[in-house]
Amino acid sequence: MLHINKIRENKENYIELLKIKNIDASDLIANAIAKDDERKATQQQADELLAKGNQLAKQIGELYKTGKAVEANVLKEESSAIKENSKALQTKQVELEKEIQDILVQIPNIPHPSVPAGKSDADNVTLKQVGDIPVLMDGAKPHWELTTDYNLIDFELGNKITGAGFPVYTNKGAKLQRALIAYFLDKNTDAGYTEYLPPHLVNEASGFGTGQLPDKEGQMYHATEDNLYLIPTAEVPVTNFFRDVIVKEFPIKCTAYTPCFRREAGSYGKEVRGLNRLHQFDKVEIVQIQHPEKSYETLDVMVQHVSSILDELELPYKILQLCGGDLSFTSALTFDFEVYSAGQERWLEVSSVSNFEGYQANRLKLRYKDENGKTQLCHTLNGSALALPRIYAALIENNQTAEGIKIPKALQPYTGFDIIK
RNA sequence: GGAGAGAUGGCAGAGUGGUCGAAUGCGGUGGUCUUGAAAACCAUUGUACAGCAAUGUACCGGGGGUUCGAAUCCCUCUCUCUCCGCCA
Repeated sequence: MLHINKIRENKENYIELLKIKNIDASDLIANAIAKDDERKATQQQADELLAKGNQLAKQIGELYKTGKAVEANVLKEESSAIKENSKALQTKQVELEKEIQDILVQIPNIPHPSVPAGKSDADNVTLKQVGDIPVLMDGAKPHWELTTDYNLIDFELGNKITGAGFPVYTNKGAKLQRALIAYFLDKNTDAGYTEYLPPHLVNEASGFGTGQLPDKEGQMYHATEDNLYLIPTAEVPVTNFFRDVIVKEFPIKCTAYTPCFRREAGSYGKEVRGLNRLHQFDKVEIVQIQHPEKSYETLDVMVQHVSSILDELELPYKILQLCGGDLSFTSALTFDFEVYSAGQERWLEVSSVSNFEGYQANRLKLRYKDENGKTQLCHTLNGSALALPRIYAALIENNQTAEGIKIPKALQPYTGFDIIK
């Protein structure tokens, strides 16, 4: 959510920049400012009345104490009238505040000026491509066949006990998954991130804090009996650690492994086959809270960090800068990572690294004190480092050989084996 | 699941109708002292909104009510803790 004062200060600029996201926000913004003007006026009137009321109450107290009950009763009547008026004004103020909020949540984050225009993912800009596209042997297979052939994942068993999109990992397939989690966490903690293992269910307030609620309610599994939500990403619990916090020192760096639960209604076919899209999947997330002046520098460092992991895993990958049309509602600037999955001959998104600037922080009330002692919004950033299933798919597809599936060197200390036969 | 207790500033903890945005202690910040540090002492130390400012208003878990006046009384919701039960 954007801050109304920031909108006031940068009105024209914001409207221009939002065009990059293909959004004409001029009506929303004008409306928000008009309502806010009204809110200010209402508050001034209300404050004045309340001040008068407070004063009267004090006088009445004094009069009673000195035994002047008659005079007190006169003032009482005046006080009652004031009370009624001020109450009406306060109600109006609360209503206005809600209306303003309702408008503000409809305005997406302002994209960074460097964000290229564009309508869809087709307009994203490839910044660089690293690694060679592997040339596989004849008869190379997609991962959903390999996982069956080598007895790594039992999709059928998952269907039986839960449903589609809930795979069961077995044998070396399970070990490989565990190895990837441990490896990613180690890479992140080595880079200075503090490891957390958060709850996998969160309350309603946390859903609001990171913006899943109220809009994207359908994306999350909801345990209605206890009104808790299964997390769609570790970003939700981890970012909410810092809800209502005034930060003393920058940066704050967190990493967490969690399963992620997504209802993901409506998508079919080859795109979502096998591991490509799941209702439950594992992900290791990195989150940073940073001073506004340093957040873009940090974004670059985070991109570097994710790159280094993919380098070590010897996976060919592309870094894309998302165009305005593909940028998420809350993001100001996002880089996507896609790895090449040779068995499917497709690029698969495995990480998304974003700077949300103060957009999340405003909703979270995540702030710091500047050199003048004024509270300011922190900037928040996050990224996947990394999402498991598609990495897993690319790893086994790209490394399939006549002898078996080879494990990259970096991962071998974690798997304890160098080939799956 | 049953019974009980509680929720106050960064933390601990007082406050049961006006003198309370709130005692006191700890912590934080600034200063005095010191070669430096510690100790001691002095000062300062919540957030938001409105206002150029002076200042005003709101906030003592959330919401509602009683009252001229509520941290304090009433209703309601949420959460936490303790004991019992169940259980990895």
